[in-house]
Amino acid sequence: MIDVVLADDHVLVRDGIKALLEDQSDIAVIDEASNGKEALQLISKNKPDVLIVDIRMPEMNGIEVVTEITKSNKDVKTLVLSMHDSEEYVVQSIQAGADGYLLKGSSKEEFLKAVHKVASGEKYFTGDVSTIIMSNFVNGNVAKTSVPKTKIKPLPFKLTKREKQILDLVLELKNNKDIAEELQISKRTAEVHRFNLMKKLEVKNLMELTNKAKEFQLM
Amino acid sequence: MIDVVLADDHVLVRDGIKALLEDQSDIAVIDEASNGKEALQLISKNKPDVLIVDIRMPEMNGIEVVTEITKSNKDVKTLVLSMHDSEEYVVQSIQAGADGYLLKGSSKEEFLKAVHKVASGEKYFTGDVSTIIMSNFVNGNVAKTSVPKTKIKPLPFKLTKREKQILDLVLELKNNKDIAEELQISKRTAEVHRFNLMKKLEVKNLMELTNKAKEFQLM
DNA sequence: TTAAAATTAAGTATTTATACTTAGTTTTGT
DNA sequence: ACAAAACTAAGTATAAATACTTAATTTTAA
Repeated sequence: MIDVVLADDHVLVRDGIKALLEDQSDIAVIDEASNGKEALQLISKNKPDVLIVDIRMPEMNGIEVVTEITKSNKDVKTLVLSMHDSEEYVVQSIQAGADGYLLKGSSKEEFLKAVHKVASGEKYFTGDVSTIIMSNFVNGNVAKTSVPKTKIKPLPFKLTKREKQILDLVLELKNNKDIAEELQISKRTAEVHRFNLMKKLEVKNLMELTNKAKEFQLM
Repeated sequence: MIDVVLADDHVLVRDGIKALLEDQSDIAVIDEASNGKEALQLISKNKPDVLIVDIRMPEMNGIEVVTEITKSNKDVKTLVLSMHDSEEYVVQSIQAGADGYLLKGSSKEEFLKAVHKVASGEKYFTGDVSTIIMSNFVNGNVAKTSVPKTKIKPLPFKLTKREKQILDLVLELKNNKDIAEELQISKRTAEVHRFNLMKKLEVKNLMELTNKAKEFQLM
């Protein structure tokens, strides 16, 4: 099942896309945002597989959303929709780290194909985008500025539920006392979980922990 | 003392500028980069007051370097040198957030004046640049495309150079021992700086520190 | 249903951080 | 040249993290 979050400021557009997607048995639209900031909040909250995002949005536009996702290495694929049938944002989207780019004029088939492709880790760019990319590439723009998304390797360790919870809090730079309070357990227990965590991830301090967590996209 | 880092891919140019600058008792060239990426690394490492940067450079050009510095709000003034006697990059430099812009044909006097101006927080743009800026402004180009430097609210605290260095390392989650080693000072000194930092920023743990640092764009 | 896995938490020793203060030395700005 | 600011680093006491081990419960999966 591919969990999708939609971000578009037009309810009608969202409803249309939702209808289209939910005809597919393997895709579920689990939440919707009407602006960029909300989109970021929702992906943190819902951990969807794919974010479908319009470029023109209040608060924060789609390119900025994708940039933020790429920068903070969030574990979600991004499919950018350009609602005004032009390719002016293709390069920007690629540079921002988008996994896919579609124009408004795309067919239903192309749209579904794009969702499946990005969900499975592949890229999908509409129409004759390769031409645009190549022309930019030879000019050196893409090669210089694109931020390629790192591939997720299978984890060489498995964390328990509690450990994941504690990892989250540790990565928020909380100390064991606060973690213990928050989870209503003894400080000693929090310590143990933290210790086991560090051991499983083979790190010996916070810096290494955060690096490892980023490497395996646990944050 | 004004600490300067030079970034230019021509050793000869660097040597010339260095000679010129080091005649001044209040200016020290503390490091040199031969491309844009290196320049960024060096300013992180050395925390100079001023970066003098050529536009044409391999890896990353001068405009991109300045853009990156502006975006990440690094505490360094930027003086852009255009080595081909034209003013075509003035607007781009301003948009990128440069503090100064000089042409190759500038006199020694003008050059030194520019360095001092930007070091003291003022702007310096060569020749009749105001004309260029104005003509662009009325055409709407600057207004439309400029990346305005986000207004930094005046900090309710002031950090010394050393404290900024230590802040950077603390934000990298390094411990005092490692910081001390990296900066070649005693662990106790690192502790003091860290302590003073936390007090100035009115925070009591790492989590609050990072939040505050984000709030005031120190990271 | 029962063994394995997970969660809980205490004990102990060592290292590191926190919260200061004091104070000598160096750098700076005027 | 001289005071102010910055940098350095020591001392002291307390709190927290690290690095384990042991072991009692509770949950979960075959």
